[in-house]
Amino acid sequence: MAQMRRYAGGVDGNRSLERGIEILRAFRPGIDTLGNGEIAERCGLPRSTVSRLTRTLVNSGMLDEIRTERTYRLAASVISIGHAMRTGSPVLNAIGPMMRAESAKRRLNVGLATADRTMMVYLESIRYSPRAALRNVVAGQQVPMELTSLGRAYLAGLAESERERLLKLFKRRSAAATRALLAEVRRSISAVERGGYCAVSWQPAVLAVATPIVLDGLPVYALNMSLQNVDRSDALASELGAYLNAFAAKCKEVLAGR
Amino acid sequence: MAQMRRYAGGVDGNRSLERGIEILRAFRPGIDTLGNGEIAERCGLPRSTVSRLTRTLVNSGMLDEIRTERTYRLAASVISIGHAMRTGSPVLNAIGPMMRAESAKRRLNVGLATADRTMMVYLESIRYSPRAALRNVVAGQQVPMELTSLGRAYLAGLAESERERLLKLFKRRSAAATRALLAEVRRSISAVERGGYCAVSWQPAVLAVATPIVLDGLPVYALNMSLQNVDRSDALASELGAYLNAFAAKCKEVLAGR
DNA sequence: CGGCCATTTCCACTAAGTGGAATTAAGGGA
DNA sequence: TCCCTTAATTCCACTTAGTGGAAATGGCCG
Repeated sequence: MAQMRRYAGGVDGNRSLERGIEILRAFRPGIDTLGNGEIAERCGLPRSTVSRLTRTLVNSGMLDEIRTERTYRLAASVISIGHAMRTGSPVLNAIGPMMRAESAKRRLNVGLATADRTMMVYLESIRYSPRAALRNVVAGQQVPMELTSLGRAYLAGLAESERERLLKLFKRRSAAATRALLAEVRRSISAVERGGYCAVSWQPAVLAVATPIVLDGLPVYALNMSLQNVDRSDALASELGAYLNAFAAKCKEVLAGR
Repeated sequence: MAQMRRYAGGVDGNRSLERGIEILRAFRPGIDTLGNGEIAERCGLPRSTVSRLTRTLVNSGMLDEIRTERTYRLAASVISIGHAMRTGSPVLNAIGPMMRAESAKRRLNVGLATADRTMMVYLESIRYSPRAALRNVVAGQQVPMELTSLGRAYLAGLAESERERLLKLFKRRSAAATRALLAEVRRSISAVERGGYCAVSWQPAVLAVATPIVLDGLPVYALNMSLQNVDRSDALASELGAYLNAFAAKCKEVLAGR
């Protein structure tokens, strides 16, 4: 009869699986543990349904149950899947070592990211520090797409239709300053189209430049370079941009022979 | 009628979600891309079912579809969930910095892991290298439980019943050398019970010692230290063991005040 | 350009999953 | 210690969402 198509507005696909994934997604930095009640509320699901789905996720090893608190936490399995993802990423494999070398050579931060819905996710972020012990590599961290050079470069690398879809989402998200923000985003996008990169100071005293990497059959990526403890200056931005353009060209060359 | 309990042998839980997770798990290091056919085979599922579930996973952002190859790859979302896991781990948060300091101080590798089914998963693995540039931190990597100091220390920290359940699984897994291997595992476990740690040279020229960390309400963890390019010697093992015991004691102290 | 494999769509069937209501279990005073 | 409040879990009738074999579609290679 209803051959599994469109449950409550969705089209095709498996509702339970979708819900289960949504539950996993409800855990994020700052939200370390969740109980069934809170999950039900955040995901907009009936409590009995959540109870069953979390049980399944525990049995599948994706969640750890904290019996004493009647609460759940992401289990170690999720990082082993994450590791598999990084291991299997042809882009990261190809240019990861180059990024590390470039970070050391230029003494700046180098990052590679792609999108997870409306956020950018670092596949690798090499934080340069003169104290080698503080050198820091993070993967999986998220930053907002519309506010960062990474995100705007990503948008610039996207096909028109997909880009407009995302821009609409931002409009809905940040009630304030929408007009000005969107204009800024579009300015960054055309900067990429003209000069290959865009520069943004999302965080105070940090200057970042980014450029998209578009490869056939793969998601769009964005590559960035950044410097801490500097004042924004156009001269510095264009110096960084030149470095980035040169490095990105090298990367694309390597990636082309894949 | 059948109120969702026991589908094909399982008890309670959501079949579609379980299957979806199993599909994600089918991707691991060395298996970068999978098509629906191969997934169906590996997971023992009908092809049409797989087709629908992979579609759902793509829509949920867990898989990327490579249209040109009619194949799938883990998407960036999985590392953002993995990052959330690490961020939310109270154990890693508490002792991660201590591990880094200890690695630098003692000039050896320090790792923290827990179990994912029959494998151990590193939450953090700090590879000491005299060349600071080569210092390497990996998370999510898996090593077999029964063959490593990490895994055996984990087993030693487990409750009797759970431990025996796992030992039976190993028996089924490795047809050869089962007898001798299991005896060795049991010897490692009693070593932990007597001296606090066990020593294993899983890989040639690498000596590793490990100890369990058992905390109320949390999974069992294992902490290890290792040295590359050394010959196995009992003297060296007991020196390492002493370092490890001292460090683990410090960690437990910190963890107790949680 | 036509045959061949693999993947997706179709569709009748029904068991798997749903969610409101009842029940049970867990803290929190007194 | 026992009762009371609050939240999680189990129950259960309902029915839709999911299933999987079969048909159709679509890439690909000779």
